[in-house]
Amino acid sequence: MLDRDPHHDPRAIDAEAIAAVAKALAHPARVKIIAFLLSRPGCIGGDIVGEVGLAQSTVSEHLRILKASGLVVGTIERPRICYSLNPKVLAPLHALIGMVEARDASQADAPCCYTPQGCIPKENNQ
Amino acid sequence: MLDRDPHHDPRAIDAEAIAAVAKALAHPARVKIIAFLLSRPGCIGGDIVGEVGLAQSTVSEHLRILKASGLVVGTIERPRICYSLNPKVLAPLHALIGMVEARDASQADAPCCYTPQGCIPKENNQ
DNA sequence: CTGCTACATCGTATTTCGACGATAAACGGA
DNA sequence: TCCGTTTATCGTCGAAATACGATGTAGCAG
Repeated sequence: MLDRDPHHDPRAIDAEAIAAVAKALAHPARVKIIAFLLSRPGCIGGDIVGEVGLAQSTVSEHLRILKASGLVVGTIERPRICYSLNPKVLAPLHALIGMVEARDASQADAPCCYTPQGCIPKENNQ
Repeated sequence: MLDRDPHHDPRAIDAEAIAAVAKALAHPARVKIIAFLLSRPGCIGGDIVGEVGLAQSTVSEHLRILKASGLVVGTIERPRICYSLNPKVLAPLHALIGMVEARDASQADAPCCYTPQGCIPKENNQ
């Protein structure tokens, strides 16, 4: 589901799944971890702690959240644990973003607002 | 910045900006609001309250968060306020997702994990 | 002026998050 | 076996998010 052409069915949106992935990305430290995983050719162990500048237990907690969301997977390489990315869970969020950006274009020629009373032309901005 | 070809520079990642947008999307009610805005040809007023099934004050608070993030803008159409989407702020998040998904392909031929001790072949999964 | 409608804000209770130090667990090596 | 390394978990604290009812505000209709 949502595999191909995910840009045209707003009813297929799984709000819970999207919110869950977004929540995993909703903290700068976790985004930094993702960015750090992107910056390396393979996986990383505890270098992450030095990178984000937080205590080891705090980083471990962020990694737990990322693993719980499925965005990051940990492969055991004793005594280290090797973290890597799993882009699959990003699909629902990516689909929503694609729909919003796609609609922006088709929205350009919509001259008015829909209301129960009909179509009202645009005026002020807040 | 990040205008074109945002798939190849992990150092350009603005963790704060990405986390801020993700935080706006990190609640099912807010995702539902975005989805509802997608499902209408123009803008909407208070129909949102009936859609998400929460109290009016709670929905108003979620709309405040969405407006604060820039994802949603409100146009005054007295007595209503007409909400619509602003896809621009999604760009940094979209870029990060693109980088993760793009890296997945190039990652397929990485046979090992990077560590300070060198390259260790993959073994177990957790 | 008096309501009515649509939305925002306030006050508040409950829950969740984020950070840390301390400690536990798992393993490899001396 | 004891030790060092690496990661996970626990306990706790303050801060922030969430939800609600009550109230405030701004225009319109009568």
